[in-house]
Amino acid sequence: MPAQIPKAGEPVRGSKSGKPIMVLFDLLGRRWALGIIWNLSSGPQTFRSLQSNCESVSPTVLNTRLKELRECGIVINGDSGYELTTEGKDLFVYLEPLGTWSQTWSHASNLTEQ
Amino acid sequence: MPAQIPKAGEPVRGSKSGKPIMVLFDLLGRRWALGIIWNLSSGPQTFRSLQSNCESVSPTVLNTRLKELRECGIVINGDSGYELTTEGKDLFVYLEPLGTWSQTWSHASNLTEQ
DNA sequence: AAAGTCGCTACAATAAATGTAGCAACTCAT
DNA sequence: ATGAGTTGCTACATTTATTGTAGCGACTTT
Repeated sequence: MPAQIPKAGEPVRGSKSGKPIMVLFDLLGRRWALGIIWNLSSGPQTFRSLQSNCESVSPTVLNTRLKELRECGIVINGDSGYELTTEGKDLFVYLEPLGTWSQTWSHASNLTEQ
Repeated sequence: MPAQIPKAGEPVRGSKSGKPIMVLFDLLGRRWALGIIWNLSSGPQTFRSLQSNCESVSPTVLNTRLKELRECGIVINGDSGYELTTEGKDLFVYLEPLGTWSQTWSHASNLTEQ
């Protein structure tokens, strides 16, 4: 019996196939998930500061995403606010190179203003 | 004047900040976008085979995602079906390591069946 | 005690994803 | 050339997600 794609806020247990990469993509493919991890990479942040750093994210969605990321062991709610766990920092190492890649990409495809 | 977050199917021009990484995250943070790129990494595929490889994606969403990815220069609709562009393959190089990472992660956090 | 902050919830409105049906164009064997 | 099968994709109703705004209770600062 394959696992189901969970609804927002519910624990992420797996995509239908249950393949880890698809579970991960299911988690990261939700609005603001990648942006939250990116923002937390520079250090712990409060709920409010995350909210303002993530452009227009609503408190409802921010809370939902943080809950999911906590349940997946990527984020933790510590004394100094929300922060990446060891695993979260580890994940960020793989995400970081996308920062420079995105710049050359946006240059090539003219998708951004800057 | 900052760019707006585009609606599904509309050209991805930028997040509100216009930062390339946020534009990229806006694109990749849509359902099935990452999965589609992952699936296409092994070679060109037809619409129908992509559909069955991407678990439960509906033709509506698949078409929308492919359109967005084409407009962003990551996917192209060639003779042998949909395939990654040079840029798309380049992006995949950064995504690929997440495959092995996701396995150790799922082991550690008990999120998947396998 | 008044005035801020903070994390977060409620809730209505809008947007996105799903699931199903099916159509027009094409292939291919008869 | 006709009918059966496949393909890419659209239509559309239903379900789910996200947004945007307001505001509450706990806390801190003055």
